Amino acid sequence: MAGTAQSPRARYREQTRAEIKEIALRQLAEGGTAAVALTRIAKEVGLSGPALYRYFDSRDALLTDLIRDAYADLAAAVSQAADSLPPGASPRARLRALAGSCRGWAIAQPHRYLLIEGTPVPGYAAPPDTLDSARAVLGPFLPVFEGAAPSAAVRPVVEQMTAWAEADAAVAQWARPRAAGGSEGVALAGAVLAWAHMHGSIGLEVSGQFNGMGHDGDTLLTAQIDSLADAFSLD
Amino acid sequence: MAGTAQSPRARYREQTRAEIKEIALRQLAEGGTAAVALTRIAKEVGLSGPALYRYFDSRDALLTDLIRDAYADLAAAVSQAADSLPPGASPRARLRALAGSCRGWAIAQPHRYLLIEGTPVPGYAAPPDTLDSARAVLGPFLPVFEGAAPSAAVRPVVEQMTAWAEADAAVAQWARPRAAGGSEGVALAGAVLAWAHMHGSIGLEVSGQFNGMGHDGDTLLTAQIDSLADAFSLD
DNA sequence: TGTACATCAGTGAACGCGCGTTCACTGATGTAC
DNA sequence: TGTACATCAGTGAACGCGCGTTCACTGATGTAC
Repeated sequence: MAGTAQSPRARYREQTRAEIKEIALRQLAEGGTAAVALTRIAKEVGLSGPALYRYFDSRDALLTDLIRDAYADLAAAVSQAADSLPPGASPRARLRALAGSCRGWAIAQPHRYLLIEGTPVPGYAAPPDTLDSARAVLGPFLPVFEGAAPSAAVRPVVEQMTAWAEADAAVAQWARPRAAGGSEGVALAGAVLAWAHMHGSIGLEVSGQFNGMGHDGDTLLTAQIDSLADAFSLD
Repeated sequence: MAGTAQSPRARYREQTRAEIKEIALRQLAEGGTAAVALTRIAKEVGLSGPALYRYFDSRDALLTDLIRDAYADLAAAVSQAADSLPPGASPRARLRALAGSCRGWAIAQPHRYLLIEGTPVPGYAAPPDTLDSARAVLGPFLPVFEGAAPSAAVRPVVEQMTAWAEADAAVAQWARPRAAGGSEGVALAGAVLAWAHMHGSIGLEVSGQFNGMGHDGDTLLTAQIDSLADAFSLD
């Protein structure tokens, strides 16, 4: 408890910060990034406009926080899905579960998904640790591809990823221990392809592209993921 | 020529409209949808602000025009790719060419791609003919899947599409003649999956998600498309 | 060819809006002795 | 426990901005006879 001990002031401060973010998220959900306005947030919290600057340096700082949170939250969802898999689950089932957790998270809160994956906010520079966050999401996918046998179709991606891991030591260090006993090139390729698949079908679903086109996102994503499993000869 | 004959006034009018759109597109490229501002456009064309209202009813009307143009342009690119295929091209090669033309178009002008496929503009209602436009893009994909044999992984999508075509007469009427001699359910499933694949890898590429992750979009997209061809047992 | 009228392009002034952000200041809460 | 000081939360006024859009009006271009 000692470490968590907080003065009442600090405690209250965290509460207010959280409340600000919460309202910002609601605005985001209702009108997109452009609708996130400090002035209106302040009014809702019951503060004057300038008071917000005690909690966030600027509007961009607030957005950055939201983005960081969203990444962390998505990564947590995926990790949790990985952890709660039954011990003997087949690679295919694991892949489905991981992808499904991504989709579930995105569908439940499309605005946050779009904040991460949608059109980049013009004039906004993403914080540099975004790459780390993306990795955190991708990490649990790597071990799934242990012992995979990539088809001719995906082999070029595998080669590219292998080359990348050879060129970038940090990546290799991150990927190797996760590619349990397998080639990290294969694992990386599988993960990136999975990511692309998810981005594809989730993106279409979230942005309502195929509304009324009679498909549902789950079927589509599952088909893509199963095909991916096929392409890597996973059980 | 008679039909095209225009009074100088009408001619000039079209010119100005085109110039306005051109500048709007530049603003779009530079700062996203939010940066498209009538006031600044007017300044660049050399007109006063209110004068723009002679050419577009409102800012939304202008955006609608840009969206319509983008759809038409993309559809034209895909159609042209379909038309310029060598006669004996294999389904796989045709699929690659069609997907490649989509990607080429998107990479060359990401802002227009994002206008169509990116985060929906908040508060902006897409014109109802958008669905038709999406179909125009998808159309050329249908005949590629003639005689395809869908794998178990993608069969659920095929079933769903079949059911959809049975339920929606307009769709059936659109799809059937294009699914040359095959089941329109299979063709629709193939096209939708192709679309999802493209959206996935192009989206990642365009929004710079995997910058510095050592893959290039072409390899990724080709791998996805080839896998799709595998899943449908295309030659 | 000339005249009378209708249409259209364009203007400047103005309205009202909400935004992010800065500043000098007040009052409450915490801290050191 | 009490006092003196430092820190922090919050305020109201103000700045400057650019935006979409409306309005009443002028002058040029087209059209009908």
